[in-house]
Amino acid sequence: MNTSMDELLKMLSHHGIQPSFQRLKILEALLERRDHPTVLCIYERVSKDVPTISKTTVYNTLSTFREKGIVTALTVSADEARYDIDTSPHHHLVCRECGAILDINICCEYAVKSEVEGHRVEEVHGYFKGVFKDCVTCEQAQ
Amino acid sequence: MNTSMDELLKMLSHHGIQPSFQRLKILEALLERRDHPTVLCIYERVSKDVPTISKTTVYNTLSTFREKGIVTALTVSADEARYDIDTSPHHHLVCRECGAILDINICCEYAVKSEVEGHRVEEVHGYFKGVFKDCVTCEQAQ
DNA sequence: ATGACTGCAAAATATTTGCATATTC
DNA sequence: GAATATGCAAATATTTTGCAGTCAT
Repeated sequence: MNTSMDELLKMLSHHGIQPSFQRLKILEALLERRDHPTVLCIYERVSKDVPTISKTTVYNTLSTFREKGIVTALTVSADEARYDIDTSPHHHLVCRECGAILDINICCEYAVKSEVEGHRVEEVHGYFKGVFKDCVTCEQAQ
Repeated sequence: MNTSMDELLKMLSHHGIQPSFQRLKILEALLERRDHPTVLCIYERVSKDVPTISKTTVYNTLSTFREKGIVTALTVSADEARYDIDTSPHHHLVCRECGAILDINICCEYAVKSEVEGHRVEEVHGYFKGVFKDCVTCEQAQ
């Protein structure tokens, strides 16, 4: 999928993100690689076009992108973050053998532990993030 | 909850885990602290009874425990692993303010993004682990 | 005696931070 | 010109690894 610079600029401004050449290229890489790339993966992809880019900038940019809601960070692996340009609600299937991550559009019913869309499912992980109704820290902050 | 050494021994052997004083104490700590403790948390708890214990042993033991299925590792945070002695299928709610982790016994329906058992839910994360039906790496291994 | 467990120190890895420079509005 | 973004180097923190000593069967 080829997205024009114009469209990329619009996407950034639509999310209230100040543009820069690096940010455009990182966004472009995310749109091209929709297989939930790692920071290193994005860094290497963008390096081809912007040889001077630093990992720090990739980290900073992805952090900004996440805050502004243009990407989602996956927590499927303990050792490296993965990013998804598709922010619509969906889940993922991580292959134990090859490590690839597939989008899965089913609910995480507990009983599922067997087969999903033909794939063998061995583990079901799920968590929510929010604020406890009786969170003391939260009450202190108010 | 006080679990006798005898019961702890039985739990280990039931899961095919060779016993040791350190392993018994780590298992005991996991049974006492059911709030999904971190490695450091377990290390500090066990250190009170076994001052000579090393973090390496805690890491090794938790890794063994996980392989043998006596604990589950949570991936709710990118920077540190958390362990759960409750291996029954359930999900978790992480509080954005205080960082505590609560057990949640509901399904991860996508629409849920609002309120669960009175708590405010802002994010829904879920992933499965298994083997792709057409995984090349997997076929090679066979 | 053999094999497995322990624990210290060092290494590996991902991510963050400080700060000087460069870029954008 | 002020604010923000970039990128290098150093720092941080978690986890892993190598290896020698210890424990258990």
